[in-house]
Amino acid sequence: MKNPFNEHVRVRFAPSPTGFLHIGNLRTALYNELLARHFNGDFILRIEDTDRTRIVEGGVENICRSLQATGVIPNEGIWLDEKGELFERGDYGPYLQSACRERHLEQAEKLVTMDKAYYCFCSTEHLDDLRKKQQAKKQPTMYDGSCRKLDPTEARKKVESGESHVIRLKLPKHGLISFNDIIRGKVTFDWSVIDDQVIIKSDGFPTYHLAATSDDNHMAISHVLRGEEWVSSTPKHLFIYEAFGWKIPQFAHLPLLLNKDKSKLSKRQSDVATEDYLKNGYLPEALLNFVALLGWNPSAEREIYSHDELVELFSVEKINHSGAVFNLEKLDWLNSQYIKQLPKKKYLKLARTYLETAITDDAYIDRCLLMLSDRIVRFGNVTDLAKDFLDLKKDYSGVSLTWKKQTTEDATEKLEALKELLESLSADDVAKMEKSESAIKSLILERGWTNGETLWPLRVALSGQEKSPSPFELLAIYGKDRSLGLLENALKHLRAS
RNA sequence: GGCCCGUUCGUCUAAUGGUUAGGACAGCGGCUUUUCAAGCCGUUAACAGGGGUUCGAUUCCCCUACGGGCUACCA
Repeated sequence: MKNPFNEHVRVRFAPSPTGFLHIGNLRTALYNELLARHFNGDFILRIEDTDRTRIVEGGVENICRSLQATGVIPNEGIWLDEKGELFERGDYGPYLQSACRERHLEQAEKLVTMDKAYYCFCSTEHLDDLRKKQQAKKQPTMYDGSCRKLDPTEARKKVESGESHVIRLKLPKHGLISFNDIIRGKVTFDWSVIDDQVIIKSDGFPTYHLAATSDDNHMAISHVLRGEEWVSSTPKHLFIYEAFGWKIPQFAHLPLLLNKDKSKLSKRQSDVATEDYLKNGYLPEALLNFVALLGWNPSAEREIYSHDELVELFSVEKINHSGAVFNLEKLDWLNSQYIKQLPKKKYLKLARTYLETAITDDAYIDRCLLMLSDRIVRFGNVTDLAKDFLDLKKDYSGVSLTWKKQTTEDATEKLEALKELLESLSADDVAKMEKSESAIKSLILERGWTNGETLWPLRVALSGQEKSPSPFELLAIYGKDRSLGLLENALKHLRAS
């Protein structure tokens, strides 16, 4: 995308601290960051905490942590330092919305004096009642405007006497309002269907509509990239920009992330917290890559892009118009691709942080983890995968130590010979796959056996499973002594049956 | 109910006023093989429907259907 406005790009990600970073919001944050970095602009983190009832303790820190973990890092706004303390950086603060309340209040009052807003004294009961009646009659649910007609002097007197009130926007009653969305093109609304929005609540805090608009202006935001759910309130925001004569930013409304049933991605149906994906062992790079390609695609001939490549290729105009189902299967595949690309050292380090085991033999654990590296989809299941190769108590119940129609006696004969062979090998040779493989294969050749009737019992003896990595890999990770122990166990089991 | 937005394989998507409509995941089949996984190769599968415009529409326009969002003193 060229920068058609030839201006400094300033974008913001402005979540509410309601507990965690929603995965859809991670994508919104990412797209903002990609746009900013693509044009060497600024990416700002602002926290919208004007709904005092929904604030969750630690919510801001959590958002910062998730952004940091995924590498979507603002260069202005709210930060979290190493000690876990929040601080602000930038010339356009405060970046915590509640700290701007005075400005919001002043601006709301100014709108009232400009006759662009008015005091409203209607009770929530009255409004609920009104809405119910309208719904019953299948009429559009809108404020009846009773306070809109109030004499301004009277209204002010009531306010001064301490009567509970809100401030509502005094929107036009007819005519059209249009704006140009970078993604969708021209979007038009009829003013008559847009309600007089509350901009200051009775608790004295502004609503999103005033606060976000005011802050975007204050912070000189050039492009507003936000979720599609905001399309229908954009006219209200435009009204405020125009009332004050502020410069209007470019808008781009992002398609939503969807559940399997195509409704808006929700906690009910899907995992939505970024931190949970990370906890489950998805790599931040893979998660970011995946989420970036949900609703936007630079070429479609490639699936794997680094963060820097995304920055390079990003363009808002190429963002899709329709929502995207959050498809876990593809995420799993992508993550496994990223895991396979990991350098050995890093892979082991990560796998170890997820692995729960009582075993203390590090070299053994490492060999086991390396063996599993192309079986791991996400690190969250590493313990499950490794369990059977770290815990050597195998009872062989429910698995067959015999290959196809092989008899127990035959399998016993093979295992006994293999045991003898292993005993004759040095521990070093057992630890080397090529050595044990060639020794075993020549034994098979020598005796005129088949691979199946020899290798199957061996492999099941070593793994305790009918499906597992190859016996040579298993010998190598266990080493001579453990392997011999397992063969002995298997033989006992065969003799007893 | 009203308003707004959307609609290419099951899913994520590409491309185009003239293509055998491309790729990826999943599925299926094969190779490899002692089994599984991985890998490699192959394969099934889509332009929502109807009208226009046009020599020609998946592509442009309209209608319908379907889906979604909004319709709060939540964001």
